Amino acid sequence: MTPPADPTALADRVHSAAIHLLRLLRKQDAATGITPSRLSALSVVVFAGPVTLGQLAQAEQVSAPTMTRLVVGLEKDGLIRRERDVTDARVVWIHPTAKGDRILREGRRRRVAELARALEQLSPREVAELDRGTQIIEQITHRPTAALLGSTASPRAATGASRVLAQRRKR
Amino acid sequence: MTPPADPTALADRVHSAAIHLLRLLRKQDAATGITPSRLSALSVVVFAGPVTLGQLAQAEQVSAPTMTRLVVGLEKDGLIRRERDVTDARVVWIHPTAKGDRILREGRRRRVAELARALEQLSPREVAELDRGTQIIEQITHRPTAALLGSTASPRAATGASRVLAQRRKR
DNA sequence: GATTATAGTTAGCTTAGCTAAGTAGATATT
DNA sequence: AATATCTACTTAGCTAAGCTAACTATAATC
Repeated sequence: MTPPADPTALADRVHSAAIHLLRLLRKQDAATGITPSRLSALSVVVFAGPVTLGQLAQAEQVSAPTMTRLVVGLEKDGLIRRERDVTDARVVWIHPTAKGDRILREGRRRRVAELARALEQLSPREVAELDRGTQIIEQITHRPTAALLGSTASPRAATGASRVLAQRRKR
Repeated sequence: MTPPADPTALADRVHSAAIHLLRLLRKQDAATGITPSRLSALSVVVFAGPVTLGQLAQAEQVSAPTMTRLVVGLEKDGLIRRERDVTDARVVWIHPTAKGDRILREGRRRRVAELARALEQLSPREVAELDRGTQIIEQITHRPTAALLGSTASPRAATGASRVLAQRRKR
């Protein structure tokens, strides 16, 4: 009973499902009291930090000036701190503070708990199937193929969050 | 080899996979020349329209004044048109124009094609597994349970896009 | 017919996005 | 080692997108 391999139809459904899922979970974020853009940047800092401001801008797919302002806001709220690089004084490293770490994780927990509550309705078999489907998406997003990066790898379109952070800064 | 049913761990991975997937696909949207907020609103109008302005605001989880402005912009670009309801002159119905429909679908196609290219690398078995996982997410987002809506159904947090549109306007 | 409720808009504010231009530090070239 | 170039970030100034409060017009209720 294998369905015919129609990548486009399936891609469409995967895409749509992802959109609807995140739209649903996003409502939890209001409870953090942090704006969506800042929250998203903070999430990278907490889970992948410390990162430089430039790396963070790339990961979030925004310009450097935009990231400067988000970081200024996060710093003012005591959620991150900035630190000059010792060997290269142009570089600014962004670290989460204890408060930033706590608030981000609480928010993340609320989102995930919302989804987890729905997953509790699933049978063990469905859980296993969803797990498998998730693995496949993880493969695609964490190891981007040439196709995903675009065969004509244009400079400005070639960076996804995980990929940018994967190429750590050379010292 | 069924993994233990740990809804939170799985929810975390599903959540993260959805974020990374959409972050990847979102880069295609620049080619539409439409801003992200307008594009997202237009997508609802094209796939679920015609809708009233209020329904659209709820579906997009923004305030009515914000939606008024998005709609003004979309109208100025000839992507949607506004039409007063015949029986209730307070109500404005939002329709896609031919141009809006075309541009939205082209953009959607670019996103989906990007993902489809990655899916082509999968084995038929993996395709079937991903299909199954997607079905499970579709279940969750399209038929929200009491858990997902929040047992303390607060007025302002109780609406997801598909849900809002599901309750069609009474005439 | 007066009041209340609803749908949308207008006004005025903050935040988030951009490009262009500036500053300071690192690197390369004589 | 002086100069030029490149790099990382910030500042300035603009538009778009978000909000609440207040307004307009229409419907519904009493």
